[in-house]
Amino acid sequence: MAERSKYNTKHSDRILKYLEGLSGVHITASDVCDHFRDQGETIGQSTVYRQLERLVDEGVLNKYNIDSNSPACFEYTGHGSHSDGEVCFHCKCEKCGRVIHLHCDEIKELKDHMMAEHHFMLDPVRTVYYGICEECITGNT
Amino acid sequence: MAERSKYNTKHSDRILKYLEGLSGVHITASDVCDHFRDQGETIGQSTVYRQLERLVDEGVLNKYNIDSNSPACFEYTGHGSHSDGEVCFHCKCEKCGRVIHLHCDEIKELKDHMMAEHHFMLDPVRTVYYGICEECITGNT
DNA sequence: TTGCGTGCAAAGGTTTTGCATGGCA
DNA sequence: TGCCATGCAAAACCTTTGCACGCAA
Repeated sequence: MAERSKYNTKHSDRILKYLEGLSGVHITASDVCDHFRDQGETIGQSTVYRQLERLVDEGVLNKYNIDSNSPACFEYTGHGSHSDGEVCFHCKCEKCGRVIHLHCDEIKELKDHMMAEHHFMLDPVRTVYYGICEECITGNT
Repeated sequence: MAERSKYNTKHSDRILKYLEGLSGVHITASDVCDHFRDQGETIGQSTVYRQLERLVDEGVLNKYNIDSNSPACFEYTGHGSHSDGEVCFHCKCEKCGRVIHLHCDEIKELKDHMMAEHHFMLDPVRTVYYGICEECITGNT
């Protein structure tokens, strides 16, 4: 997790502010572009991609990939996201494609187990959990 | 999980045979193309993609996405892969990019918990677990 | 004979990159 | 002033799609 970057520009501030206000919501790079374009304040897509990447490196943003064919998702977490407290994670339904946000402490046990037995420091927030959602199990849409 | 498809062609057999011999190894669509091209038996990439998709639907193949920018990975599992027995799953190191194969029964408990508490039928095989691998934690490369 | 499988080429979409310009420190 | 950030356009990349032809049943 890198330090804060060298330069603070107008755009980097704008993007960060925008994302802070979207805590718990996941958006894509093009969502960010669209948002600023709608505001009449166009930001180049390369800039958006570069800023998002930077924020991910800084640990402010969580990045995860739902599908290889859908764009990467970003979510603001702030710097305190890697505590052992309650975390929000993402379940992707393989059937309907829905992405579900869950709060669950149970995951901590898996994390501890992975660390103790497999020496792997699981990052539950970054991980996307695949499976079948309730609606698709019961047959309701 | 769909039934065996209607037609068995030479290519579909070849691809399946090839994948059977790679149990436990993960490969990409272009790996498959390359393999057959090296054998002097070129198979169109569309065919490879379509066959792989079919095998995933049939439950013979497991598909998972490491990164949004790297190609999708496939792994032969056979039809018996969805039992509650020991499963093989994948951990991706966020630092060095390594993908680690793990065998772990502990994951079953998370699966049970997700089902009981969150009504989500977790598919541990499809899921890619993000984190930091042992070598990167200790600083060895 | 019917209709699925195949191959080629082209399109689609996301993300990265090269390069000249602009802005922060 | 020096270096980083930006924007545009183009490239790279993986994957899907359209269409005509071939092949399995």
